[in-house]
Amino acid sequence: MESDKDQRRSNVTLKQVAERAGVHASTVSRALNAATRSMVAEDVVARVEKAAAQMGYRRDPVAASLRTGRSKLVGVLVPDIVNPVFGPILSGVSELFASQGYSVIVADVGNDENRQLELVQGLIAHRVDGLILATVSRDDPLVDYCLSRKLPAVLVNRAEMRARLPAVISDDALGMQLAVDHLVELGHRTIGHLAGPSRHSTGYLRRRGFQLAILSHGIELQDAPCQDTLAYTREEGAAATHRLLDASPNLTAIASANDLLALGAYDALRERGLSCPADISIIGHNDMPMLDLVSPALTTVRISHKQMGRQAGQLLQAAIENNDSPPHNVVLPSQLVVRASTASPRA
Amino acid sequence: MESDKDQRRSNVTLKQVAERAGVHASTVSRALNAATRSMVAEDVVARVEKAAAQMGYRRDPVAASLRTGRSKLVGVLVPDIVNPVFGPILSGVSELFASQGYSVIVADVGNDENRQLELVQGLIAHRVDGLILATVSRDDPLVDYCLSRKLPAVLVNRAEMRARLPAVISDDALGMQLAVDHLVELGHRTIGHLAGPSRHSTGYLRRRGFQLAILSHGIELQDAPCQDTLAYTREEGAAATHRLLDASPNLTAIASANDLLALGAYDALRERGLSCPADISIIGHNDMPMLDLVSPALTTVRISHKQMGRQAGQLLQAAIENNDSPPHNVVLPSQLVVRASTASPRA
DNA sequence: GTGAAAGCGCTAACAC
DNA sequence: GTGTTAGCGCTTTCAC
Repeated sequence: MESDKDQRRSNVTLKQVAERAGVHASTVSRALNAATRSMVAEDVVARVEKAAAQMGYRRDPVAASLRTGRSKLVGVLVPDIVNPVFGPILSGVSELFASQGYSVIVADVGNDENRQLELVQGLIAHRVDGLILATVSRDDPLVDYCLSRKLPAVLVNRAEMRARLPAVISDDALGMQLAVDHLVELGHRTIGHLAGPSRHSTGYLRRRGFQLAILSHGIELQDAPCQDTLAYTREEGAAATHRLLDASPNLTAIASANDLLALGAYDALRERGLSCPADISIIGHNDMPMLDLVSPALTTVRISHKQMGRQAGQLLQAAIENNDSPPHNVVLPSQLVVRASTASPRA
Repeated sequence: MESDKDQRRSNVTLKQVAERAGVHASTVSRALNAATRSMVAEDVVARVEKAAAQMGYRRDPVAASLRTGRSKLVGVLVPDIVNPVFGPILSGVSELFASQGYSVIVADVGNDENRQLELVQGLIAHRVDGLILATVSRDDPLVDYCLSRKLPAVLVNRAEMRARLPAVISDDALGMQLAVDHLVELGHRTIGHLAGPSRHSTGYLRRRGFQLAILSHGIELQDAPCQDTLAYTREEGAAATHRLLDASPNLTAIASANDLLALGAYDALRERGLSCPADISIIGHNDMPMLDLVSPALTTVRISHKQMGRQAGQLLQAAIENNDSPPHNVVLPSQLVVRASTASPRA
């Protein structure tokens, strides 16, 4: 029974390496640790390294963690791992950390938002060195929690209102400006907005960006109706589109805060027998995979989620390794991708 | 500097609880542990629980792990976290484990297949109690490695040839049978197959399933050409489709081993000025998200990946908690989803 | 520059 | 039933 567990680990301990190298365990520890290696004589380091290599020694991070408090483990909290934007984010994060010798624990909050704190406590119990949060709302108690525990954390995709924690986000205002510019250039003058949940920075900032962009073209806000949604889903997008069209029948274009919402708008248009882009132009946001294959191919604003993940990982690593980095946001530029869902309005 | 770390954990130790409850630390340990609680007098258990609750005590799994070898941590290896089939699988896995008090470490193998072993060693170093592998090929050294270490592991999505480890997969033969039945019913008699990489069970089994299904309809195999692909990507699908069409110009339908390959076939058809389903019917496999929105909406074989993840989690938990479960596969039924990419061949 | 000793927080023999 | 003791594998004072 004991032997089962024993076989699992490489099983050679610091002490064994020490015996083989003819030195004390603590010397081996120092020799094998980049930060303390300089305390040990060069020839001893060499001898220890050789012995360790021969015996296939691997440091036990769990034991080390017990002593030092650091674990080489980081946690990532995502709101919904099935949502296609989080794949690339996770990919970026884990690529970065894998190269730095960290492992990544992923916690999927799923539909149960209240479990967030619980999940984080679980991660802390496992002594994660830091947290990447893709879940936070604009004013999230989780931020206070991390702050009060002095747990290094960085936000990704969604930022927090007060910028108390570093965040990597896309330039939401720029994205909406690009979208609106494009529609106005095509000749649209009455443009609706499918707004994301306002408790998240993406929903809030994109809505504001939309309105600012509208004003920048000298269009009145009354010609730029917004409809809120409760979640970034096709269903919500369809429902909000119906409301938008009911309230403003003369609309010729919709700038959406999110691709999934835009695809929901497709559904709504289909139900109403309207055609895109002939009757209504639609533009999404995010450029999630496969949008070039939907019909019509969706014009959208591209965000590099993988890049976002990588950056967030870098920031977190910096925060872990020296606590003195002032919290600052990294804002990634977004970029218009024109496909087939936008066209000039009917004359 | 030390205080930073200290604040992070709830910081109240077994010993402190023991003092407060007026008993010894080991008694607290026993009282708070489901398996050993019965050794302690009921009133003492109550007293200990009360003290623990008052002090906000949380067991430190890292320290416990050092002693017991178990960590309440499981690892999941995925080949490519961006691929939309793995979102649902991970979601199923983590849903199950979250409810059992386990945390899930996700390792994304990415494009570097050789890193697999290294990643697994990292997971073992963190003392994972078990592994879920979504990466294995039909004859994978990783399986030997897990076996030799007696590390509980279960395969998901892809099975191993010799069934030495339990696996949760979909019924690949059934899926292809459904696909071919559907095409034959529509009147197709010359049907091509876009085969997945044969080193993975999905590619191998679906190809075999395809041929068996063809034979079951009395069609000769020479009227059922197959083209291999190197990976489940649109690009590979497009290239293989070109080869298929070049070699067998009289083909009227393609049954693909995978949705992404099928979408690649769309690309190839478009390049050739052919129309789907008018010229060629296409059927996918997996039913990944958003297929109802591509044009034409893709007929496919549905697999419940989330269910797959959940089942795999269950199997792994069973394997962790008692080593005596004989390895067996769970084969989930698949289901035909008819959309717009299949029709009768031109008269 | 290196060894000795203590201890991270917990659990499991072993006593009584 | 409960306390005592030892130790998981490592790092880090403290000596010398």
